[in-house]
Amino acid sequence: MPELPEVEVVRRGLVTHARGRRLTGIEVCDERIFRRARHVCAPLESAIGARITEVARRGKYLWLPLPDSRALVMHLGMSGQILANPSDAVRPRHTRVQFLLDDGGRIDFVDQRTFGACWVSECEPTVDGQPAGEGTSSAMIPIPLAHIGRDVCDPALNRDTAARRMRQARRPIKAVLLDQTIVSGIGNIYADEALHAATIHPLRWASGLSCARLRDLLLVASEVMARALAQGGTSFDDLYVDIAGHPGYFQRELAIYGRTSQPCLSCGYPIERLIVAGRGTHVCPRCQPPPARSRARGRGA
DNA sequence: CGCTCTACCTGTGTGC
DNA sequence: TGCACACAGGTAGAGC
Repeated sequence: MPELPEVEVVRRGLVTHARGRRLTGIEVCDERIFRRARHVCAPLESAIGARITEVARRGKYLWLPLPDSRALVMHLGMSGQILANPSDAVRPRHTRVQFLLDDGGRIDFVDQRTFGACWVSECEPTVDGQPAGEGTSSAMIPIPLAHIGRDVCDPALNRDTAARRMRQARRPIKAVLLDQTIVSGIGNIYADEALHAATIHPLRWASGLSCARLRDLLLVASEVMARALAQGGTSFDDLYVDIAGHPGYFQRELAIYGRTSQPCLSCGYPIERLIVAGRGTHVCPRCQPPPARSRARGRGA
């Protein structure tokens, strides 16, 4: 569920609620929180005693820098929430980890579908020497996140380079947008929104698009993200809420995602639903002309 | 090597 | 009302 805008809303919530606080306790309520952990260098409890100095984000990953070039890494998966609660509040259903703060507050990592993760890793320098992501001036990034590309809103993202890399992929453009290793932060909702705004059909081969078109797509995607962030993100249900439990409002402004059979806001043509890269995909076939032969397309190019 | 597909979970909505 | 099934915001790994 959470894509870049939703994760950024959570990050900002953590900054206002937890920055400057010291972690006084960590209780693991469900070991499955570690199932997707990678490059673990120490138990989660080793973060007890650390002061939260910043909350960093790259794409959909969050991390808290720890002493000795380590970091507490978090990913919300499909259904993860980070909620601020008083330490004596009832434990929410599906709570996986609880962090106690020195001001009497508590941070609950809640995750219905258990695709989320939380663990401690070591950090390494970024390849380009630039700050690792939003919310940090450090050029150190957790090792398991080093393969994640800079996100669409990162000022250090080079759109020319990214567009060239995207163009090398012999895959549908939507599959490339969902691939977090080239450019990160885009998930299923905003991929559909960005492609519609850029009038590109999701099944078009990335290699068949010009670099200029791809650069424009990345720019459009960052603009959609910025608008969603201003609305607090997209909430279809209570699975996505901010750290205080409030939903976002961008679902009211979605132009295409979830609007199957409804008229396109640009041309009125009914929006169609198809499967691309294994994901439900929404498209206006009039605004986003399909590729000449969307099906049989082998190694031609 | 590069790409597609599935598994990993719990919950909800829909159609019979 | 109950049951079976499809589907849901993500990712890594298996398999081709």
